[in-house]
Amino acid sequence: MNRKCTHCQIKSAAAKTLTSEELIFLEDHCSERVYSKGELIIKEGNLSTHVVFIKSGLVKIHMQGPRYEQVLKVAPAGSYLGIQSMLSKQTHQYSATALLGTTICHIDTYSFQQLIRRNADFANQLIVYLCEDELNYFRRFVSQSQKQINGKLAATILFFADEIFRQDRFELPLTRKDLGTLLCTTRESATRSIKELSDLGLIQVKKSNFNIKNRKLLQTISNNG
DNA sequence: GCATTAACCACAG
DNA sequence: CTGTGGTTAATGC
Repeated sequence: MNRKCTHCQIKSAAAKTLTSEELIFLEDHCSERVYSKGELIIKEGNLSTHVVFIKSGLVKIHMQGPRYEQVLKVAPAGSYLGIQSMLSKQTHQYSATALLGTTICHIDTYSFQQLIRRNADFANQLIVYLCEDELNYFRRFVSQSQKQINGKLAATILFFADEIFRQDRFELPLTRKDLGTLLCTTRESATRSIKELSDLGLIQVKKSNFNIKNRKLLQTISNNG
């Protein structure tokens, strides 16, 4: 078995609470694998046997709806996936696909639960993580419900620039269709909105290359919907 | 009525 | 897959 967890540079806040003994235990029940762009990491409906930790890369989380496949969010390195289906349901409730080359740690569900039972700080940090995650969904829900398309797009562009790439210039790893469903709209409206924000001089876009030109106004549009 | 917003559809590249 | 234009439906002056 690998001895990587102990020296892992991107431990989650939860994993940082583990003792060296527990880290060795984790290492023995965890396997790392690299996924290439476009590769399915979790498939909705499959039996949930492992919890997933994104060590590096970028992942989209998506779920089948009554009409089409909906992108729920984009998760960066440091995110856990599949915790929701660990305790209650036994099958995954959503899918996850690598948007870039992505390194994933699969942690055996039973072992993960053992760590939760054994280390209260670990459990506590996981709860903190899940709470923040849920609050983000609440914020996104309100935002998606009340903003117009340009506001949603502006918010999403800022999200990628600030939270994901930490640069005003980036390549969006989503198709227009995916972007559309992420914005809770259609691909046509997403395309139109990109054009409108471009025409206003707020962003510069060619193909999937986005460049923020007027962050201040973009922020205003994002805030006001 | 008239304007705005966004979905739906079809066709081109 | 993407961009565009026409059409349509809902909503608000």
